[in-house]
Amino acid sequence: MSHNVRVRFAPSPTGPLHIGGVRTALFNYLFAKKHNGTFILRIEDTDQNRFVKGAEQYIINALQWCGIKIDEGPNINEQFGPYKQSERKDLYKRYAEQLIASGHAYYAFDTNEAIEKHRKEHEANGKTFIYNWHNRLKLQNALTLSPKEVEEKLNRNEAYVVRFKTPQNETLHLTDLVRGHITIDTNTLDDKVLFKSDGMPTYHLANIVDDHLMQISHVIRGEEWLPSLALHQQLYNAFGWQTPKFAHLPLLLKPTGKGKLSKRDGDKLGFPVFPLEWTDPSTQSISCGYKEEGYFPEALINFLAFLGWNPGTEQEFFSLEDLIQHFSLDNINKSGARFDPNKIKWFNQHYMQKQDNNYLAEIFKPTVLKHTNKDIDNTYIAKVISLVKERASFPSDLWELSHYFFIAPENYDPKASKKAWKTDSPEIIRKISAIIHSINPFTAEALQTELKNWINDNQISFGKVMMPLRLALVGTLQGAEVFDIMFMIGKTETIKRIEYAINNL
RNA sequence: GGCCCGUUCGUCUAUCGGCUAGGACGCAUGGUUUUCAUCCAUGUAAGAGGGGUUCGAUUCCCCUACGGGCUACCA
Repeated sequence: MSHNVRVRFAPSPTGPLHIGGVRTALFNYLFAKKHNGTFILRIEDTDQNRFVKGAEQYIINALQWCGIKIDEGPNINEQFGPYKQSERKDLYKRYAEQLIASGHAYYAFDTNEAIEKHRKEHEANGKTFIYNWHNRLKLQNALTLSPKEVEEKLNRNEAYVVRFKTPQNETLHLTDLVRGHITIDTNTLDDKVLFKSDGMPTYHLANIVDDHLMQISHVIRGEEWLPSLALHQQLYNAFGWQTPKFAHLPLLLKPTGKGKLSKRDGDKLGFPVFPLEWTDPSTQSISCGYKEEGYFPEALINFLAFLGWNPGTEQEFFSLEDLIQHFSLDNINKSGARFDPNKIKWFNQHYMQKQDNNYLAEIFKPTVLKHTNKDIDNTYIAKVISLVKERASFPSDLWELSHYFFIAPENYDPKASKKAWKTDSPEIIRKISAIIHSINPFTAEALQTELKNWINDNQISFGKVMMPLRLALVGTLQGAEVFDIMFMIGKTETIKRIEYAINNL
């Protein structure tokens, strides 16, 4: 198929990258790697007003955390650089002028006020104002002014924009890899601004010029760009450039309610919409991130991959490598996908189980230290984790599930006490304590064998022994295997906890 | 309002004219477990509506409805 696949992820540094953006980046990356191609990061910072400090670095950090490696980008293998549009500023004007020379674009001098006035008038008459063939001859531009007047205005440094001259009465045939054939009537299009009065190109111009210069083969982007495809296609035609292939991805929708997922939904709905935590530089307000909330990048990636794509099989779990292997644009669907926070939690639980216990121990250690004030050995922590992990979805669940491995219970859950602690419990438990005392070597296996034998010999039900024992050790009727707990905390501590329970329950 | 895109269980989705419409999340029930959880099993629940085309439509076409996007000198 296509040789030399080159795709780009081209975010604007107007704030933290949200998960919709991560999904777009992911699909670009998967497609590139699937075809041994190149994944490019290009920063589209042509809007000087919306620039946010730190956003660019955030984007890079976020991609890195997700495992998406940038082949070309700012300071990375810059063979088609620079990769920041603000640093390519001088380039775009030339191309705008080229379009003017070829008759595909024109200078326009209208003030915002003048256009606004026209818009209002149209609205008052129940019509929509479109700056195109219908109205452009009523406005201040190179189509209505004489060449001399235009030249004078330019010489006087009057503010101008360059607009694309949309043709009249044409039908455009567009092709999208996801949606197939699309036709557009050019009469419904407007003469989009290509070059702004501040000397910067708009997205449309910069995007086409850069995609061409950077030899982009496939443009994979969100569906919100579909309406611009007509313009973009015309721009390629006007320049006489080969058009890349386009694929517009279905949008990510809010979990409930209407509309697409937005940056503000996270705080409102109580789940992160950003990969990493973000502190707004102007307000200092903090938005939570998946990383900080205890999600693993594997889970996020796996979950995101299934929003708008599927492997065509019933396999659910995919590593990044698996995804690369199975990814295809053919399996992308057309309709928007509702974001389900529940499902990503399920993915996280799965990947939690796959984490290395020593790695988790490192993450968990500060929590243990905080609660115990003791520097507990990593091997012990890792062992504890191995015993309770299957119950956890997040590393932050670990303390709740394992505290009794580190601290003796001081009081007992009333409900559990009522259920497990009967009048004969102290007597039974005291006998158990004596057996425990005699066990050598002190292993989980030995404990299990000895206690089970005793229970059998004395014709007592398991529950009558194990439940109060658990209560004494844990404080509630929850947790890991009782024998494992005893082994882990050791003989002395086990007996101590039993004594304490007998005296305090 | 105009233009464009879409529409299968509550949610993510499979089906590329033959369907008893499959899987996953969630939820419910049961089993396992000394407890809780895990785990396992079972259940729950769907092709928007109307017209065509066809021997046969979830699948192809049209209309309507609904959803989404765009409609800036923002991307």
